[in-house]
Amino acid sequence: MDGVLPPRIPVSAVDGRRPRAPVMMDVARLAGVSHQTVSRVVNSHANVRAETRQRVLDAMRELNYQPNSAARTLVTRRSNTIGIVTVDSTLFGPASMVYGVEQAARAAGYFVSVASINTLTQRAVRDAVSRLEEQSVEGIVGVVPHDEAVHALVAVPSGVITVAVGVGSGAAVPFVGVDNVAGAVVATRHLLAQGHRTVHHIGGPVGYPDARERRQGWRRALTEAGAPTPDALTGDWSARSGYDLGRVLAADRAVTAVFCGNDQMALGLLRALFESGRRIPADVSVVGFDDVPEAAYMIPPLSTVKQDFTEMGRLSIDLFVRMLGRPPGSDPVRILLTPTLIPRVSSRSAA
Amino acid sequence: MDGVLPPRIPVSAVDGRRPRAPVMMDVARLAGVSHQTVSRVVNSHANVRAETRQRVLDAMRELNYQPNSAARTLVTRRSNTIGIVTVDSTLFGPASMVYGVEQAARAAGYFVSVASINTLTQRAVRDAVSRLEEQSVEGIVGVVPHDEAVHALVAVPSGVITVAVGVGSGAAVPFVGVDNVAGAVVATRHLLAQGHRTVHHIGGPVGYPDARERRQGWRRALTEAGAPTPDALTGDWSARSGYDLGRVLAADRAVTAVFCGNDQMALGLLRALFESGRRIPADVSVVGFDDVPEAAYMIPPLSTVKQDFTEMGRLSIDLFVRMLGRPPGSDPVRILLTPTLIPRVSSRSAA
DNA sequence: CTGTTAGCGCCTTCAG
DNA sequence: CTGAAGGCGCTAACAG
Repeated sequence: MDGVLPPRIPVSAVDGRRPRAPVMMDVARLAGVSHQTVSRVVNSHANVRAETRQRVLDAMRELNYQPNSAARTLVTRRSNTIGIVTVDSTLFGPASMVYGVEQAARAAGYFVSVASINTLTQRAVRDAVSRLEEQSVEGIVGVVPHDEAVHALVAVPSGVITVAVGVGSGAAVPFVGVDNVAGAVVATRHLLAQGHRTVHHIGGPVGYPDARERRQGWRRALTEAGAPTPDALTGDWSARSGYDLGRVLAADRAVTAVFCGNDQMALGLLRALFESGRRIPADVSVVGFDDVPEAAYMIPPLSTVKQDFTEMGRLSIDLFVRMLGRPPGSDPVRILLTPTLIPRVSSRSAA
Repeated sequence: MDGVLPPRIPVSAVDGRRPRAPVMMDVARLAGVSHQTVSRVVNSHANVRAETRQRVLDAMRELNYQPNSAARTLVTRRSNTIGIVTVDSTLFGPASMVYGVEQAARAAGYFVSVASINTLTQRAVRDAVSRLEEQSVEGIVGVVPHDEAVHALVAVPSGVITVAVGVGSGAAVPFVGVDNVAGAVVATRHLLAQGHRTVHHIGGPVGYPDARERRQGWRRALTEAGAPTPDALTGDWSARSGYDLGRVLAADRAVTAVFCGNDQMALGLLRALFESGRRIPADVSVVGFDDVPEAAYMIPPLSTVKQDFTEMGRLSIDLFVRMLGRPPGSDPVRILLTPTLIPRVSSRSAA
């Protein structure tokens, strides 16, 4: 990140294998015009006679001409590319958001460059951002659901518009997220409505806005209902942690309802409950969060709070485009989606 | 794809908000050298006195200089970028492979540009490749586990080195994949070894090399063992299809062992069996394929054949680098990993 | 060891 | 409506 580039494979290794691609001048010659006119056609400028335009288009096709984006970027100072910084991109949520970003970015005429990080440190995020900047990206979409990472994101030099997605609802950058509090409230109330005295919670790890907000919502719903608030358990989003913590809950006969911070942990919990002989939902009701594709096929089908990750990714590009049109210092726009409860068997009333 | 670029947000919208970044010349002036010397430092050339080099480095740091990759690409004709074409990138396998590719590409000094497609047609792949070429990528990694898509990939103009990953073991491009046949054989034999008369199969959809090869392996193992070969059922990789087909199998008391083409379908199958009251593994044994993180937490823990997707992604970059060093017409290199059986409860001997 | 010169392919500005 | 000139930021080739 100090400007010194890493060593690279020598040019000689690639040289010669690449037949020089046709350039604008080649097209111009073939069409009998100047390269400038070709440029106009390529960029859909007005002021080109229809017939000339056609000749140029024919020439382009014949030569299989492809504009050189490096040259274009150099002179316009517009790279036409958006960068994505992502963590945990193998998980369904992040992967879906990245997918949504990519689709929308393409539709908006942008290339997409990704930089994934594997440690959740500010430094890692800064490095990723730095690499993206080196490519002169015009915007950065952060799919980084962690406080540290978001903090690093707000520190991005102002030349690049930065938006975040799936980072809770309190970020200091423009973002699109889901209303975690509302989602957790709905889930908890739903459980309470089945007649449970209270609802336990297995939440995500410290430092994750999503985890914090869901815990908040859960606690709020309990308080509002006048139900006792048990200690929340803290997992790490994995099925393993859901299982481990689930064994603790399963051992406690007072536990009759559990709201999990995500579906993976709920999966682990379901197994822990199953193994200890507790019937679901007869003895214990469970609700997850996310609605991963597998949720409907767990044993039993998992009630959960659905969020549309792909759509969120798409919206982040809308957001980016919107920020593009705003004067530099203006307030960050926020888009907050409301998640929906998907009731399935795991929380069905025992009655 | 005809060379005419899509209309873009007017430059005026972004102009002015970007403080002109320092260029090489600025660094040179501050360090009191020519811009060429700066270039030498940036590219780690020899022939720069240590002291001069340090002055330049200091100047770079002070100005927070970042090399402009567009300019660099323009003159070197090397974009330093690798493109990824991907389908179904929200699923664990593809997402992990993409992740592996990104990590390794970065380590090798490359930027990564992604183009995901949502329909498995040759045309979609061609378009994606075309977009990537427009960015002058030096290589393309295809994460496209389908025949049509692979075919489209081999047709990529020879200027760009193309490799594939996770596309079975018969592709006509250099690839890294897993030995599906071996994996399926191991899984099937394992089931047979538990004393089952034969093994049923729920496979992936037509047109997927992975599905085809696993089915082959399954059939081969049965034949070699002299076991009867039931008709294979064909799903679509989803838990839903596993469930639907699983209900059919569950209804047949002769079914005592099932090998599934992937873990999602196995999940659906587990539920279908559970619902029909068949105990696992006492009545029916099940083995999946992939070893997704959730496999160990299903009910019961799913035996499966593990493949290391991330590693495969990484290896595809090794492969790319290796192809770079070979003369143009040379034979495509293939890397085939051997998957490992992970026996868990779902296939434990009833004895 | 360091500086100078000449483009890379394209777009912007200004002429015609 | 079309063409000519100039330069984007950088690196390769050659001087010195």
